[in-house]
Amino acid sequence: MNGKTTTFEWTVSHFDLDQIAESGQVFRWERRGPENYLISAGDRVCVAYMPAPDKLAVRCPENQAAFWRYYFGLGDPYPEYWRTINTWMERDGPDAYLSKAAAAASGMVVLHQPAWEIMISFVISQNNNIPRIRASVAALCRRFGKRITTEDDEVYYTFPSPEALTELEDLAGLGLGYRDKYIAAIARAVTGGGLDVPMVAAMDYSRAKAALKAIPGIGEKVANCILLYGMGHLDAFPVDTWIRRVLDREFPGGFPMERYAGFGGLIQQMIFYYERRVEK
DNA sequence: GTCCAGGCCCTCA
DNA sequence: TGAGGGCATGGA
Repeated sequence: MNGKTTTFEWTVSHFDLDQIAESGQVFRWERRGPENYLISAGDRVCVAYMPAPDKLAVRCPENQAAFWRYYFGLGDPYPEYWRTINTWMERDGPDAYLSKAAAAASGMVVLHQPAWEIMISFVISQNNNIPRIRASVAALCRRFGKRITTEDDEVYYTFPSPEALTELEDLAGLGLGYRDKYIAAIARAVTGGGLDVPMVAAMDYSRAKAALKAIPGIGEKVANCILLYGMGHLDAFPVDTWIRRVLDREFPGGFPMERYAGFGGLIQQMIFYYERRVEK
């Protein structure tokens, strides 16, 4: 049905699975072995690892190769982004904050994830912490997703459809807190036709953000996360508590957004990773 | 017990 | 336009 499971190997640069895994943009990558991830997106799954620093191996049904290449951003112009970043790193010097963040996060990529899954995941993320977000998303998939066993006997659960999340009382016991009513309302908006996610994803940045912020439970920050991670707007720049601290501490005169026009979201992602994961 | 977590919403000025 | 409080839940 999906074709025989095959291992694809692609040459990559500035790509690091571990950095991406710890960057807060994914909540249900599962580490299986030292350098091995079970990665699910929507109702698809693959196993990914890096046999060499410049090689990404992806094991998936053979007709999903294009999906996963897109998911991992392999067609995106990261060499161009890095030319700009390197220019500014040389100009600012090695001690500058962004130089250190970029050096530490040189394998960061902003993935192309399914918009619906990102929308629900980041509604859950509000006023929450990452371990609990992961637990809630996992519980949501386990209870309302479909159980799938791959040809390699890997078991995973698909991300629930909007139809599966419309009943508020079903959502109890998943640790969602007050966010449960937002999720049920959004699911109902989708199934009822009041919210067309692909249509929002096709809008330009400003119109899409306005449409998202009109949805109960989605404010400025979550809207920017959905735009960045799920709708391909690489210039979206979510400001959460971590980024707020960095901006206040390192850029009291304002963040030089114009330097990174078109890929500010990638810079934001590097800062988030560096700030949380690296000893400075 | 208090504080915080990838915030949002409502009220009030 | 901005400040302040409430909100579910659980770990530190």
